[in-house]
Amino acid sequence: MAARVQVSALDAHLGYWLRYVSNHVSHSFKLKIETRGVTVAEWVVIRALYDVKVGAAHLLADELGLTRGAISKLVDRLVTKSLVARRSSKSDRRYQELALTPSGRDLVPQLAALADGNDEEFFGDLKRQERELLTDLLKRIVRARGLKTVPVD
Amino acid sequence: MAARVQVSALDAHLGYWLRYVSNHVSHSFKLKIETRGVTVAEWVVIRALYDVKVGAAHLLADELGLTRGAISKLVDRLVTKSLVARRSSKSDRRYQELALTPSGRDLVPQLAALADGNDEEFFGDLKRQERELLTDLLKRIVRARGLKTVPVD
DNA sequence: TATTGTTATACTCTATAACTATA
DNA sequence: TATAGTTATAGAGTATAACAATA
Repeated sequence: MAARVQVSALDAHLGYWLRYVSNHVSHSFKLKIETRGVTVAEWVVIRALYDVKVGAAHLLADELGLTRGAISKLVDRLVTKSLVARRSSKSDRRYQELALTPSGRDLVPQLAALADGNDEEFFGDLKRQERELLTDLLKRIVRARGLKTVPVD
Repeated sequence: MAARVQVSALDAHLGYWLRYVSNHVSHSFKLKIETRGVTVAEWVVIRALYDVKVGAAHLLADELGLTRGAISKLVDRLVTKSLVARRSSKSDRRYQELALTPSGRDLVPQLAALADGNDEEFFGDLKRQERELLTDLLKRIVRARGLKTVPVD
């Protein structure tokens, strides 16, 4: 018998299934929130700002694992959409103070509800225990591999 | 007590963890295969061609869940890289016969090995049983939700 | 000089839609 | 007219690097 199955199938990999499901979940979420005029990347930014109240761009970049250039463009769009306000700090004018506008602050809970609904839609069929198991396994991989930064795409 | 926790955290969602891990796995794979000069989208195409031997672009588009325009551009790049050959069918000259070149066919097992290694790197710490459980849960979601098409990004 | 942020450039991925060639 | 494929256009996401302003 010669060696066989030297070439694994795409779907022989856990990474394949992970990406498969993840892409569908994200895509579905994207469709939901674009009815509110935001992209997933923008959502991640405003959700972060919702908690910190005010933040500098470079802190966001660190927290979200994006470059300063990327953040700059994202914030540009959010400012255009009147969801984020940008003003330079008085104490150090290199910094910017980023904060949600009232309408930005209003929007976050609505988007969070869409995120909840999306999760329910995809994982609602799993038993509570199975959901926890899945979450735990994923978190374990994050810990074991020391993964950092929030994925945005 | 007023209602609290109206706004769920990003990481309160299973979708978040899925995307988090998936993005890292895919990114790591991307880094591995770009040393061989291919992107993940290109890999998916040549892996598909490896099995079918020869195929029309529109069949690939269906199988991979991409538009004809997207396939056209991908195949362009693969032809430029001499991994895929493209010639129009004699029986129906609207069709193209797509096939791996010898070097393309050579490359696929090497990339498959990189995919195997990448999977091992991320999921090797899990027990066999846990890996199966994870895979099964993901496949169940695919079935329950009737998900179609291969995600490429 | 070091740091913050912007801008220019570039590339991948993907879609839509107009278009060409063929049937 | 219907189908296969190409091309033009567009936009999101992201990176790198050069640059301006400030410290």
